[in-house]
Amino acid sequence: MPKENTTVYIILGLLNHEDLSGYDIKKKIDVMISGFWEVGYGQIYPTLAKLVAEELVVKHKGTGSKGPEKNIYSITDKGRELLKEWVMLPEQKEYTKYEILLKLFFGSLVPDESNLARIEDFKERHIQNLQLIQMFKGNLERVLHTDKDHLYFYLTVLFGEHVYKAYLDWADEAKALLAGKPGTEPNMERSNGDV
Amino acid sequence: MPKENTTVYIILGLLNHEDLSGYDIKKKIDVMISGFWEVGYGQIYPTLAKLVAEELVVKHKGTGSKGPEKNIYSITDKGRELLKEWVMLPEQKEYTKYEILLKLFFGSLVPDESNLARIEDFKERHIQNLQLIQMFKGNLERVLHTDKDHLYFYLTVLFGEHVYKAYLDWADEAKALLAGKPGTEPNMERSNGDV
DNA sequence: AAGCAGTATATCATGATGATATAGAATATG
DNA sequence: CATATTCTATATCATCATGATATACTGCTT
Repeated sequence: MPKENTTVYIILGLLNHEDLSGYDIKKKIDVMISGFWEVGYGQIYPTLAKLVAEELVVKHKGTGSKGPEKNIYSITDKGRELLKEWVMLPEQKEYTKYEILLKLFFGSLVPDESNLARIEDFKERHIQNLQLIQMFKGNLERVLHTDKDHLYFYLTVLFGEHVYKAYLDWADEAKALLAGKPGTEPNMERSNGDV
Repeated sequence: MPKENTTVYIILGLLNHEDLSGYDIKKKIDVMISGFWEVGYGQIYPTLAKLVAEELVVKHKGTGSKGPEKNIYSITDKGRELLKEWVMLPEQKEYTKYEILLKLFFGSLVPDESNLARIEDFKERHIQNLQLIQMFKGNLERVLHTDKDHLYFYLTVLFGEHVYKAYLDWADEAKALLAGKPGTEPNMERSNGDV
C-alpha cells in the first residue's frame, strides 16, 4: 500500500463539523487531537491547497470577524464521501518514538545519575500530562450523554489516561531497578496513578 | 532548536559496540530498537554516507562472509564523542501517532460495530506484542546481572510491557463503554494484563 | 536447471517536522 | 496617544522520515 497522507482526513473530519480556516484547524488539532496525532502548519496549508485542487473542499474569503482576513474552507460531498471511506477502512497505523528509551538503551555511556535524572524528567512531564487529561476527562463526564461525539472524544481521553499512568508506573520501576534496590518484583504497592 | 537527525545517533550507538554493515544495522534495529524507534533503509544508507562525509564513521570493504560483498562501517573517536554528547543532553523527544484514535474520534460517521471491531483488532494486535515482549523479558531476566547493558535493554522492554498492558486495559474499558454496558467504573475486576 | 529465500546496497516520491518570514488587528502600558 | 506586545493569519523552506521499489548476487531446495 502506498504511503497515506493522514492530514487529509484530519482536516476533512474537522471540516465535516464546521467551516474553518487553516488557523482554526491548527487550534482545534492542538486542543483535541494533538495528544494522539500532531499536525503543524507546514502540513496544514499545503494539504488544504491539495484538497481544493481535488475538489474535496472549497475555499472562500472569510467575512473578517477579528484579526486579518481569513480563508474559510468547507467540505464538499466528494470530500465527505472520501472521509467516510477512510474511517470505514480497518487499517490503523501506529507510530511511537521515545527518545528517552533510545538514550537509556545507550545508557552505559553516561553515569547512572544521568539516566535516573532522565527518568525523573520523563515522570514529571507526564504527571503534568496526566493531570491535564484528567481535567478533560472530568469535564467530559458531565456531558457524556448529551452528544454521541462526546463519547468518542472520551474514548481518546481515556486512552491517554491509561497510557500516562503506565508511563508513571514504569518510571518508578525503572528508577528502582537502576538504583539497585530490590523489592520491585512483588509489585504490591504499585501506585495506582491517581493524581 | 533545529530539527535533529536521530538516525545518526542510533547508528553511532550501534557501531559503538561493533562494526556493522547497513544491512546489519537494519536487522539490529528491527530486533532491539524498533519497539520504540523505527528506522528504514531509506534513512540508514543516506545517513551512513553523511556520517562518512563528516568523518564520524569510516567505511571499508567487508571480507564477504556470505552473500554479496558488504560495506562495513566503524565508528571513529570523533563519532564516539558526538554520541556521548547526545546521550548526555537532557532533551528527549517523543512522538506518538495512533490512527485508531483518529478513526474513533470521527467514529460517529460509521456504525458502532465498526468501532468495536476496530478496538478488537487493536487489542488482538497488542496481545501478540505483549506476548513477544514478555518472552524477551524472560530471556533477559536470566542474564540481567552478567552485563550492565542488559539492564538498560531490560528497561526498554519493561516500558513496552507497561504500555501494552495499558493498551489492553483501555481496549476493554472502551469496548464496554461503546457497547453501553455499565459497571466499568468500579474497575475492580480489571485484567492485570498477564498473558 | 529452475525457483525461491535471503543478503546487500541504493534511490525516489511523498509525507512530516520545526523553524522562520511576513503582516495586520486587538489589547495593554506608560 | 504613542509604543510595545500579543494574537490572528497565511505561507514557505530545509531537513528528516516513510514506504515502496529497483537491482543483483548467493545459497538452498526440488
